[in-house]
Formats: sequence, C-alpha cells, structure tokens
Amino acid sequence: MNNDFRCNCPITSALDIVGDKWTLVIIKQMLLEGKNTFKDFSESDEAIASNILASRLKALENLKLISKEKLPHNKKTNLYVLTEKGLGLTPTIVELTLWSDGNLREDHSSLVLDNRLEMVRENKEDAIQIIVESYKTKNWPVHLQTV
Amino acid sequence: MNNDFRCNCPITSALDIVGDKWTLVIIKQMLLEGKNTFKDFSESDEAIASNILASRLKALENLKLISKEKLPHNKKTNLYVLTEKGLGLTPTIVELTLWSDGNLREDHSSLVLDNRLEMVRENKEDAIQIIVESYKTKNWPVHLQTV
DNA sequence: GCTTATTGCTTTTGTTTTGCAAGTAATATA
DNA sequence: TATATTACTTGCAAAACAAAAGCAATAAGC
Repeated sequence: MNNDFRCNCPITSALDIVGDKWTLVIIKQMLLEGKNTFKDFSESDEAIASNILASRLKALENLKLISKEKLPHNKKTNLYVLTEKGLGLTPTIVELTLWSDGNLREDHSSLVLDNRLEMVRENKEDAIQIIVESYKTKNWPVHLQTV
Repeated sequence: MNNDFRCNCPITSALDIVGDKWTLVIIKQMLLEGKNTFKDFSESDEAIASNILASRLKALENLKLISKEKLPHNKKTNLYVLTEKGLGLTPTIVELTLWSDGNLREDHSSLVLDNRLEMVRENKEDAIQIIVESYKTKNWPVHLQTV
C-alpha cells in the first residue's frame, strides 16, 4: 500500500490523503456542522457533486478516517462517523481556520467567522479538546462508544 | 476576485488556495528544507513536473504567499521567499506532521521522522516560532528584512 | 571570446481527475 | 399502493495533471 505515497516525508504523505479540494471539507462538515449523511453533504454550501462525494467517502472509509454506520430501525440512511484517526485532523482544521481569518480577508471579503474562533484564541488546546468531545457526544451513538 | 472561492466558509476558502497535491509541499520545502530556487524544487524527492511547478509558483506569487527575488550579481537564478502570509501556514504544516506521525504508520511503514518533532511536542507554540524565525534569518536577504 | 552547462521556464501530447446531468434501486412515507 | 427520499452509479465533457522534449537567457570553463 506504500505505493500510494509519493515519498517518505510525513507532510507530503498527509497531503497524499487530505491534499485535495474536498477531503478536508467533508471532514469539516462532519466535525463542525453536524453533517453525517450522504444527503447532508450533498446539500452543503460547497455543492459537491454526488459522484465525487461517493468516491471521497469510499476513500476515507478505506483509510479509516471515517466509518459507515446504521441507525437501528432504519435500513436506508447511512451515518458517516469520524474515527479517532479522522478526529486527529481537528488541530489542522482549526489552524486552517485561523489562517483564513488572519490572511484571506483581502482576497475574500465576505468570509464568515466561526463563533468558536474566540474560544480557540483564548486557549487552543482546550478548545480543540472541547470540539472533539462535543463531536463524540453528539455523533457517536451508544453502540459505537469506545470510551 | 471572490469568485475564486466556493463559499464563505474560512476552511473551505483556505482549501481553495492550499487544497491540492502540491501547494503545501512547495511551502514545506521552502520552510523546512531550505529550498528556494526552481531547480531546488525540481530536484526534490516528490519529483514535481516543471510545468506544474511553474504554475503553482505563479499562483502562490499572485496570492502573495511567496515573493520572487533576485540575488545581487546574479541575473539568472530566481529566489522564492515565503511572505508572512505564507509563513502563517507553519502551524498547519506542523499539525499535519504530527497527524502523519501519529496516524499514518500503518498505511506507510517507511515514513520518516522530522527531528524537529521532539521540539514541537515539548512546546508547540515555541517550536513554531523557532521554525519561523530560523527561516527568516536564513532566507530573508538583508535588503528584504523587515525586522 | 567561444563553447558548454545551468537555470527557469514553455510547449506538446497524453492521461487522470473533476464536474454536470441524468438515471436507478432500495427503502420509507402518505 | 403511490409517491418521495436516500444513496448512490453511469455517461460524457471539461479541466487539471503529468512526462518528455525543447528553448532562451545567463553563467562558467577554457
């Protein structure tokens, strides 16, 4: 499986996985916007095409950044849930948010602030933990809870 | 220029700029590997094609993440230098490194450790500042120094 | 100062990825 | 039982990416 990677650099290898237009957007939608079904992602502001979405979800599942679950009594809807490996990208996502907020306003005047940014600036480590814990309590149904 | 962005989300907008296979790799090579010429980038482990490289450098320059400079007495070699805006991605790059180190070994067994990782784990904030300052002293020629 | 090498690209020609639109099967709802 | 919803897949066009070759300007070697 090593041949999926360009070289042995950790940064380049991370980008072999998340270095595209959509992967981190999907993870963001799960982590920060409470989206967890195919339909949720399809209807997002970013307007991802359904074929691209399907291929990304499959790749993320293969790499175990997300898992595909079912709710009891519903055979139709799939729930996509971030694993610990996927949740591990929270700091990266937070840093990208901070960078945008500090550096992109001249390029993009209508950028929206996330209201969690203040919390992040007060204490980054704590804020990240709160985001992760909050995700878990909302999105990890009892039968998935490992903690 | 707002039409280059998919929506008003800060994370998505950051990814409209750095969300591809090569952009953060080039910035990493500048920041952590002391590369600053077209040739340096061309000869890297990642083996970027020269046409892609040229287009990325142009885009990064347009967005002011890097600037193109000359050394006195050399009309041939271009020096590409990270601006403050580009250096602002240092925390993102550090977090990607940490994520790789902690989560990618099962996918990629020959991953190499950056020896700065230990410093980063001891004190993240300080380590980031040291990386940035170290870059500036090595790569910002006297006529560019703002500090 | 003439030849060769180097640097920083551009061009050409594929191939791969992305994106749009439409379609479909299984399940759920009215 | 009829309609709607969900989670996709398929087919095709457009865009991005990649390998190889070529080229002009500058620098270095003799």
